[in-house]
Amino acid sequence: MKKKVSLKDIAQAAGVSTALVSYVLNNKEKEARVGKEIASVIREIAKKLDYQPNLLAKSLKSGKSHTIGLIVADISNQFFANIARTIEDEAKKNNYTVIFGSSDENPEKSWDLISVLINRQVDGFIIAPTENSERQIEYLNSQNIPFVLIDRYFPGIQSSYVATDNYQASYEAVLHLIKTGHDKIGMIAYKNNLVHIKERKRGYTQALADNNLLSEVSLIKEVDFNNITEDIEINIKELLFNKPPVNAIFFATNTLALHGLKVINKLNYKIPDDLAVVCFDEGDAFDFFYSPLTFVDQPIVEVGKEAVRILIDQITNKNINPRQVSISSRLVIRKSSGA
Amino acid sequence: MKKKVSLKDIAQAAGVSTALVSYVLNNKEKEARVGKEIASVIREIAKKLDYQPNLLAKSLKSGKSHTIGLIVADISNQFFANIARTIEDEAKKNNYTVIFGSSDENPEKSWDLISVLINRQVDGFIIAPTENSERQIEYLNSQNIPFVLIDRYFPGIQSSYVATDNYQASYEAVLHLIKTGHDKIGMIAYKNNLVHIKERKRGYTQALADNNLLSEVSLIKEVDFNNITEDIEINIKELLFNKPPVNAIFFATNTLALHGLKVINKLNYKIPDDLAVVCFDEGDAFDFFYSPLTFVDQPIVEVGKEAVRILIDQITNKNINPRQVSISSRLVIRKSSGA
DNA sequence: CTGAAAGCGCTTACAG
DNA sequence: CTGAAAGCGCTTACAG
Repeated sequence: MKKKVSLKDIAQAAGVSTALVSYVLNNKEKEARVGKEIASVIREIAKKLDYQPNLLAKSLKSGKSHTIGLIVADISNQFFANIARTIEDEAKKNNYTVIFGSSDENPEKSWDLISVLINRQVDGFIIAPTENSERQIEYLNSQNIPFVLIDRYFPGIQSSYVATDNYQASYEAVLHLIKTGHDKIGMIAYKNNLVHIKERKRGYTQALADNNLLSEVSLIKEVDFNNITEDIEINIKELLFNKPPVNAIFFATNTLALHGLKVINKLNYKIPDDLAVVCFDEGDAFDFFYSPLTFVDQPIVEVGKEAVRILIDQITNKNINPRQVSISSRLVIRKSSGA
Repeated sequence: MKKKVSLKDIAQAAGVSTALVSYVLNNKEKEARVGKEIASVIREIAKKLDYQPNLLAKSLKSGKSHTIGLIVADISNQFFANIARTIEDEAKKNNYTVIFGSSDENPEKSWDLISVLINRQVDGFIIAPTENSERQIEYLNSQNIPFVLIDRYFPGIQSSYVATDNYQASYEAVLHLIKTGHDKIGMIAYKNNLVHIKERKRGYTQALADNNLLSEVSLIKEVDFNNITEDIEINIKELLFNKPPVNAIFFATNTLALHGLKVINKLNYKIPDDLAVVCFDEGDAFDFFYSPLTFVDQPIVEVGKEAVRILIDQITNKNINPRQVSISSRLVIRKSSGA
């Protein structure tokens, strides 16, 4: 790589000190009361030499890297890819750059990523925390490293977060299924304790309870994140083949719905006649399904934007208190719920 | 943020110089012949103080940031999100971190991103170049900044790239349509001059020519990237309503297919009976379409991995000559082509 | 075997 | 109005 031109090169060419050059190029001539003529000479030389400041050096001096670390479960997942994009855009508006990493819902990977990014001096984090990563979050707190959680958070830990109201969204979705005439409603969720999943289960359960539809056996099936394909087949079969079988299934995430629909197709159940379906989050796939899915539309763009705003506020110390934001989702009703 | 512990802090606590600490923590005691006892003391103190090296300072000194800049059209696009993921994984294996940005196929944005990332001292770039960004690529060349292009490249410009054989893939796809009995085949592509699109058009044209199916009017329709929804509707209608109408459409990308299928649905054409369809790249959506799409399966994982490997070779100077890699795609035949 | 010193590219308080 | 100097956190050639 070619040797880059530095302040020193400009200073030499102009016959002044690097200090002068620094003042001029950062538009601080006034406080330093630099002469107009020399300032314009410096600027010209900088331009001619195609000077590019070394942001690493700047960061080292200032202690601010203007970089945000983004940790999601999987950047190739549509949901997180969309969030990443809004975070990128919002960060850029504020002159921040984003470094990302995928944790695969694995706390060790997540910890690895946090370490690496701390060493790279990110100014703060936006994290969709994995299960069992409480200590990592507490570590960030203890180090006073700014961060905001998205999608999930830990109720027991003081922190900023931006999430959607999963309880409300889930309640509404299930209520919709009830209103469209379904009385045996199963739910496919993940086998984990993350708050967003728990809240979705709670919304489901409460909606059933409020309508006297709770059965003696739980109809919530839990799938292992690391074994989705097999687990989901087993669980859906149980829901469909038990007596009495369910006539509707509520999927807790779009990935689950995607896998679940394949099983349902394989079993030749027709949606919504044999079985009604509702799920969380949109997906291109759901638009093209023969029976377009009714889904909970989470406000991804707002989540991303709000997370960046809060984080930058915290980084710049405008607001040191943790802030919690909960945004409502909207139920988009289509054919799959038999409306 | 808490004050971080530095080499100096450890040096003070151990009563030695920072130089010693640096040698020990970087496992270079041998060349510096550091005493075993003092080395272990230093290590212990570092551990107790939870020392985290400042990679910014390291980079400034070494001139290597161990960071890769990734520029794609849109990180929220499934195709690029998948590539980003494989690049992330491969980079991490080599102890590199990736900073990303979306150009939105806009050369100004792309130039912006390149500047910012250069200022942040990335060691190299992986870029899916936009139309009219030739000068940017030449600039990187002139500065000897390592980079490798993916998905597209500029035939006139010397550079490393990893792409798929778009001509072959396209030829095969269209040949398949011909073999399944279609004789009026339209193509929906983008209105641009990027090589991957041109090659796809060339493959299409050649396949028709080899089978004496070229019509006097071009059946290649070009859609403006910034106005997909409207443009595609107009163009598909032209293909379908002209005399004689087409009986098959080949979509040059998955985004085009996604939009196109919506139009076809709206017009109530049944696939594959009224119209056969083949497209580039997979998509969850295509699996769930009532008539699953026949598509060109590009080897995204290999493209990502290979790009990282070549880039790192170039960064570490193992291989200075540009390398061009072309990988074959595979046609996945399903129902939409009427096989 | 160990340390003082220079330097990576910047900024900024200080002195003139 | 301008410059010398210190320092951000690190590495490494050099001197002892």
